[in-house]
Amino acid sequence: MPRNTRTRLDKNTVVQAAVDLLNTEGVGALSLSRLADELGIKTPSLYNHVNGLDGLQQELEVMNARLLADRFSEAAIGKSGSELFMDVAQAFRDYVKENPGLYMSTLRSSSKQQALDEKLQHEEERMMKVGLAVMASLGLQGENAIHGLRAFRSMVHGFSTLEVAGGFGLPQDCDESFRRLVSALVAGLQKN
Amino acid sequence: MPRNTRTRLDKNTVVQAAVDLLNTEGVGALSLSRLADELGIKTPSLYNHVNGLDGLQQELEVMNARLLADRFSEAAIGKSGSELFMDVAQAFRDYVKENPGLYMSTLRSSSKQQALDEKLQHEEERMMKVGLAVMASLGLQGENAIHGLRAFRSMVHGFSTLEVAGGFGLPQDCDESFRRLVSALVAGLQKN
DNA sequence: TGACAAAACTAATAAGATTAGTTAAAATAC
DNA sequence: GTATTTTAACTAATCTTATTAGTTTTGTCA
Repeated sequence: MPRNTRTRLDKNTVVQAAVDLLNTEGVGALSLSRLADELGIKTPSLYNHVNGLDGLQQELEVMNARLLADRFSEAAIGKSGSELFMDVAQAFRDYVKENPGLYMSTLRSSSKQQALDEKLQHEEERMMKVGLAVMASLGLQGENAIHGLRAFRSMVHGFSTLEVAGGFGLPQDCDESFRRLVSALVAGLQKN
Repeated sequence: MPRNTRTRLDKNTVVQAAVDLLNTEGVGALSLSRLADELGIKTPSLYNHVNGLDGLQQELEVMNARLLADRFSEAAIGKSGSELFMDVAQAFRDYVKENPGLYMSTLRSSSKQQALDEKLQHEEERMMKVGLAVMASLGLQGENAIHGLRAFRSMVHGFSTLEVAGGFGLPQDCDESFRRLVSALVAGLQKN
């Protein structure tokens, strides 16, 4: 949908259009030329707003982390114990289901362990705080909290990405699977 | 390393070279031109062996599934109960750590839910069988086994991909984290 | 040896990312 | 209100990669 109003763009509009493209058409659909088309401009004009494809990818990672951290924080308000654990896990899963393309597109960078963007680091710290609060609410502290948090992340990340990638072929209810998984893990962690 | 011996290639050699490239240089390093260079041939010659980039990707998915199914089957021999659970989980994690590029490269296809390749389906069934045996050994059957298997997959997939992507920044021991995660889940699943 | 098939090649096209240099239009200064 | 400056658009050109078509080479085997 090319823009009809000839107002000028800014970075947020560009990044948001990329997010929409990712979420509606999948990770493979994002290219600078496609994005430019979508915005009604020519490809090189995008360089006024983002630093090429790599720069756009970085912006997307920050955006993803921010949105996710927001959900996390909201979901954690006024709860504790296993209810807190379950609701934060659900919030994560809901986020990935609503933003499948964006979330999946942030996974590529396997070996790229360069210095993290400052804004990205900030959002990750926000999530970390919520995560540690969840652990503390289960009685896990220090070393135990670190291991517990890794378990939590693995579980929600693994389930959500498999679900969104169509990895659960059988007809059984995914909501039920997730509930059981979370329950099993929270029980196992508390026993410690 | 361009080939010096001027023997002709076959599909296996081509796919294996792609696997090596993926595992040593990361997902971003794989392109047909790079692969052709690596093999000492020109890019179009690759089309004698694989059906372009998409065809190569499919071959890689099959290869990944086969290697993974092999590991699974081996790890399950002569064990039962929580030992079986733990060892199969470890085998999965070891595989991903040894084949980070290959494993990660098979995750892209989110919305592409076309009919599965026959060979791929076969390998997935092999893994499924091992997985169900693991569940059965914990006393989970039918519906419970399906949910348990999804939990198992989520856990090993999530942990392994996060680990390989450098997602666990803190210095705490990942082996220990994984052992605890698996223990917690097996305990939680058995309680059911 | 000669015919066939397989696998390499060259040449050409198309799509995408990127850079350089230019123009037009807002925003701001005076 | 006009002049200046900044910003965001543009065109033109280059480079890389994937892909197709058509041709040549080379190994196999009857």
